[in-house]
Order: sequence, then C-alpha cells, then structure tokens
Amino acid sequence: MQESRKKKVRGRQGSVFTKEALMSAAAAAFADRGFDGATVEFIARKARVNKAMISYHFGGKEGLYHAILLSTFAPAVERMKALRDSDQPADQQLKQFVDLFAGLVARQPRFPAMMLREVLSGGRHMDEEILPLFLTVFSTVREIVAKGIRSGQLRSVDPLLTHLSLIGALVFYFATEPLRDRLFAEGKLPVVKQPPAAFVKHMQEMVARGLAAELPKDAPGSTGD
Amino acid sequence: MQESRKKKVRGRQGSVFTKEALMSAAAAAFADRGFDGATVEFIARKARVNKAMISYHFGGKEGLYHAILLSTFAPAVERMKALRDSDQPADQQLKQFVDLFAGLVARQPRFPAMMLREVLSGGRHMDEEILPLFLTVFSTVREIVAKGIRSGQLRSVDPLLTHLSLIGALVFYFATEPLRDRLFAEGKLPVVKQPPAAFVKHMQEMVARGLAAELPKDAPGSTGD
DNA sequence: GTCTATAGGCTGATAGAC
DNA sequence: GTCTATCAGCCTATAGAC
Repeated sequence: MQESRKKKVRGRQGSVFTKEALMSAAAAAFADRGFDGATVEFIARKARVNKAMISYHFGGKEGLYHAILLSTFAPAVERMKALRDSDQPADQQLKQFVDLFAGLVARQPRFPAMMLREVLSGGRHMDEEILPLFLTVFSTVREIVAKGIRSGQLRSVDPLLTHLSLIGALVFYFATEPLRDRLFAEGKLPVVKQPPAAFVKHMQEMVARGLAAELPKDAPGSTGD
Repeated sequence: MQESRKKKVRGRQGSVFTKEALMSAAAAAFADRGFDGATVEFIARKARVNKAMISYHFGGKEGLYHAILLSTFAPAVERMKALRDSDQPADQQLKQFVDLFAGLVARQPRFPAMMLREVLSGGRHMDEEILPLFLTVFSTVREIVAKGIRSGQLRSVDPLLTHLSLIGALVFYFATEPLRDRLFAEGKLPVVKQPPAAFVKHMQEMVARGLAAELPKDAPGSTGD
C-alpha cells in the first residue's frame, strides 16, 4: 500500500490541515502556559507539525495567536448579535445566552482560558481588529439586561455588573475545568463531578431568580409573555 | 543631612523591606504577564531592587512565586475558617464571605489575577504546602451552602456549583479590573464606572435571591434562625 | 509546503567585590 | 545585604535545500 509515498498518503492535507492543527494546539498551549510559556517548539510538537510552519503560515507566534482570536471571535460575535436582536423576552434571551456560550466552548474548549489570560494581560494582544469583536461580546448581556429592565421584566440591576457576574462565572468555570478534573482524579475533591450541563443549568436558575422583578403583592400572571 | 550615608538613611530597610518590595512587585508582574512573561529583571526594576536579590532572598524566581502564594494564602485561610465556623445562619455567612473576599483583595489587589493564572495552568506551581491551603478556600463556600441546605434556609442547590459560580464571578471581577479601567479611560465602555463596592453588593443580592429557599404558600416567619 | 541548521537575542542565575 | 559583570541555556525567526 505505497507506505513510502507519504505525500500522497497525506493528500492535500498541507496548508489547511497544518494551519488548523497549529491553531488548535496553540490555543491549548496558550491557555495552559500563557503566551510566553507556550514555546513555538511545544506548539509545533503538539500539532505534529514542523515549527518553521508557524512562521510560514502565520508570520510568527504573534500572528498565530492573533489568528486564533480572530477565527474564534468572528463566528461567536455573529451568534451573539443574532441572539441580542432576536424577538424574545429578556429572561429567555439570557437563558439562551448561557446555552450559546456553552455551545461555543464545546467547539473551542480552551478558548475561555486563553481569552481570560488575554484579559488579565490588560488586552495587550488585542488590536483594532480584535477589540471591536471583544466589545461586542462585552455588550450582549448588558443590552439584553437593559432591555429587560425597561420592559419591567427584570428588577432594576446594573447591566454591566450583571454582565460581569454572569460571564465571569461562565468563563471561570470552563477555563478552570482542567484543574478540577485533576483534583477529581486525585481524589482531592470529596464531591461527585457534575457534567458541564449541570453548571449551565445552575447559572440559568441563578440568573432567573437573581434578576426576576419583584412580584407585586398578589399578581396572578407574571408567567406568560 | 548626611545624604551620602545611604545605608544609614535607609535604616534597617534591608532584608524585610527588600523582600516585601519584591513580593509586591512580583505579584503584579505575575498577574499582568504570567510566570514566564514576568522576567526577574522587570520585577526587580519595579521593586527598585537589584535583581540578584531575588536569588539571594528567595532562591530564584520560582521561590519568589511560592513565597507570594504562601504569605497570601496563610492569613486568608485563617479568616475563611473563622467565618465557616462562626455561629451564624448560612445566608449571613455567604454575605460575609463576599465582604471577606473583597477585604482580602483590598490588601493584595493583584493576587486574584495571579492566582487565576495559576489555576489556568492546572496548578503547576502548587506543591504539598500550598495545595491544602487552596483546597481549604475551595471548601468554604461549599460547606456554608451545604449547611444552609440542611437547615432548610437555602434551596437545594449543588454546593460545588454554587461555590464555582460565586468565587468565579468574584475572582473574574477583581482580576480583570485593570482592563476595564483601561477601557473606561479610553471611552470604549459607554457606561459609568461603578466602584468595587457596587459589585460586592450586586453579588450579595444575586446570591441571596438565587439561593433563597422557595417560600411556602404563605409562611409568616422564614426570617429568624 | 515542509524540513534542517543556525543565527541572534534574551533570560535566570551566580561569582566575587564591596 | 547589595551590586556589577558574566555565562550557559533557551527562545524565535529564517535562509536555503528539497
């Protein structure tokens, strides 16, 4: 079976495949070790690709980092906008926001940790192309909450603080999953591990109860739309 | 006034002063740039101390990092234990936990970010001395919530998920404050900046509402203990 | 597009003077 | 305890063969 003809076996694996392998391996490495801790040699080894490919395809380590941010934010922002502009009550939108966030994480499991590090760095690597995308995500919850308050469906909370408490809990949860898994595996957490879906549900309940408008003394229908 | 006798002017500034300056500067640098990104030269410059002092006082960069974790966790753990063992209802304890957390951050503003990076790294730098302290902090909220559920004061939530949502929001908020401040300063956040106390209050309200036991149809006193 | 070999720069640590 | 000078190791990037 022509084992020797490696190039043929790999097909047109080249460019696209190599680039994706590098981006995936790099996202994990940046998440685990930070920008400076993730060496190009480590990233290339994990991606099973020659390290010179990083310069060839992305113009260097910085370019690879940037490509990951852009290719992850772009589709995420589209979905966030669609949700924000959907014609639904705010409480439904917030519930769906949590689901959407979890869905995005399922596609890019290490992105929350990588992005969290970026934010901790004061956004040092976010240029004029990335920052607007980041700010759009930043505004989604805020705008949904503001709308819910205007309509009287939610109690009068600060939209920015609400955003921070919700997205903070979500990012933290998903970004820190590797350590929890390690602690579970070593028997250092004397509780049972719950799947991510349990946390999603927990957050949806906390948000629903935490933001619900105070019930009037004895109003019958605050149920429907 | 004997300006030339520097050693006299500095008094017994030596050891203690130098060590504290290094730990403070290093905590900020580790928070901002990560372990690998924070070079010993940068840390020493910020501390206005010679970089050789890092090896002399802490045995190297790693030792400095470890010393910061230990000296910050030790007193924090004591306070957490005292709170957990205090004889108060769970809802009061949770409220005070948030205050306690904010108080600790006021003393060590960059520790949340540094610790968050540590967790993102899978706890790579936490040895047998640090890990138990970390796990104690990890268990405080969990145990308070478990107690509150047993007593019927809180609804039946998962204590671990509750811990993660609360501490995740808190850590995220304080760790990411520098970026928000930058965005505010650049006019990129079209909202007014709130002081940290506002977020503390927000979290306390979210927790109180999110965890409160369902009210029985018309029970008069679910107030007292 | 991929790989090897290497150049050039930066980093953490420390010997030795004070 | 502090400082200067120095070094070995590691890192990113790239030239050039294939």
